[in-house]
Amino acid sequence: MRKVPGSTVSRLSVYLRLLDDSGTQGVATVSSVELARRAGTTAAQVRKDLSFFGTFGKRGRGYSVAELSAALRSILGLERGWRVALVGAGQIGRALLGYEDFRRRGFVIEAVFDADPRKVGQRCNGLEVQAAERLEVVLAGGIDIAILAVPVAAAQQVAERVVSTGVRAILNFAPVPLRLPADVALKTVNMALELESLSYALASAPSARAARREE
Amino acid sequence: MRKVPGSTVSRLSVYLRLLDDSGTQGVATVSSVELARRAGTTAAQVRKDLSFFGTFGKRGRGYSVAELSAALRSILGLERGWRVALVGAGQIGRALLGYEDFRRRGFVIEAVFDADPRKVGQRCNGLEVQAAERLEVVLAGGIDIAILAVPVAAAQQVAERVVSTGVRAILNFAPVPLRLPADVALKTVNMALELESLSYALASAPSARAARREE
DNA sequence: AACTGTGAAAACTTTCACAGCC
DNA sequence: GGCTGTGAAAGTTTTCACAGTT
Repeated sequence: MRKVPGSTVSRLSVYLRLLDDSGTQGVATVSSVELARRAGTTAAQVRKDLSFFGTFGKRGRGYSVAELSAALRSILGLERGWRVALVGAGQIGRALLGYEDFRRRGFVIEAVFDADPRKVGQRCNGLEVQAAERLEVVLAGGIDIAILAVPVAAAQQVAERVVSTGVRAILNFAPVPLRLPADVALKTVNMALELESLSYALASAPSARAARREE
Repeated sequence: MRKVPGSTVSRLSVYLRLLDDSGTQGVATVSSVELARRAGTTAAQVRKDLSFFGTFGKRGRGYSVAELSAALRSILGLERGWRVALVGAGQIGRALLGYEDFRRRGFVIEAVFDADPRKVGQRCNGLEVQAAERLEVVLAGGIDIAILAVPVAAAQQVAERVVSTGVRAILNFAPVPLRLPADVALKTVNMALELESLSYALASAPSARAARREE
């Protein structure tokens, strides 16, 4: 298989969510034009994205919602449940624990850790917060994905401890670039960075409102 | 000025954060090699990114930390504070309210809205949750950026109401593509999508652990 | 007629490599 | 000698446009 762009993989997730919506509405087929319109991309992009993985449509008819949905689930590895651990039970960590979207997609958070002794033993969404010292032993027990919601100062070190247990996928919420071996899949969600991109957009292409305020 | 890639703008945010770290440590200058090492990119990339906006370094010496930091702040529009409103006071919304990283960078959340009457009137981080009906009047009072932390089903409609008030920048946490006029800056943070990218990585390049479990 | 799948072209982004300055 | 700034080259992603299928 050709190398698949990361942007293609992200769009497959979007397509899948859209299909699940319309799937519940009983629509049988969907065209690349319709999918593109809803996903905010182009029909050619939809077809090219899918073409990396095979042929899923019927010429002249479009895609079966049920079949394409199943195919995307398989491609994305969502047919099985992944075992997830959350490191850091601060405000963001606790919000993630209650995030229904994760569970709905088969990502089950099985363990929570925090370095603060006052948090250890507390219950969050049915899980008891465990001491950070127990990270290694619990993760080695078969966790697939670790979510890091720890302070910047701790992130690199915690990530290395996580990787040492054999975990090969990390979702990082600390706003710092992590340096990890190439065989570890890493995604960083940097919310302050996204706000700064918006700031750049406002500052460099001032809207009528911004211009008014500058006066 | 040439068109600047979005990825360049994102990296500028990363550089700025790194400079602020080393700035506090009293380092006077930094080279593109050093900055790249810490940002997880290449020296050529750092220099090219900066070259879109001018020349900031001294040949043979590198970049003054203080000067480059100030320049990046100016480029990103971070010299002024932006007025931010949060729509949605659910778990994610409340976590964002307490997120110190936003305030530290000059993004001050001034108003919070929720559609649930039971939440209206509650205090979160010193702000009283306002009824969703007040969205238009408050946002028109000079809010620059809206953060959307509302359910998927409401996101598009809320976004349109926000845009109608003149706001031209939205940070969206609802996992759905929003369709908005081209002059509105939009960033979507889709956490479930990031997890699914990790799932894809695990499923398509199985680690020793995953392979073991498959047996 | 409607719509997919896909090579080829275009657009965009990153990397290279080196002239030029401190 | 060390390091920046930048055109040119390489690599990647998107768009085009059309042959082919139902």
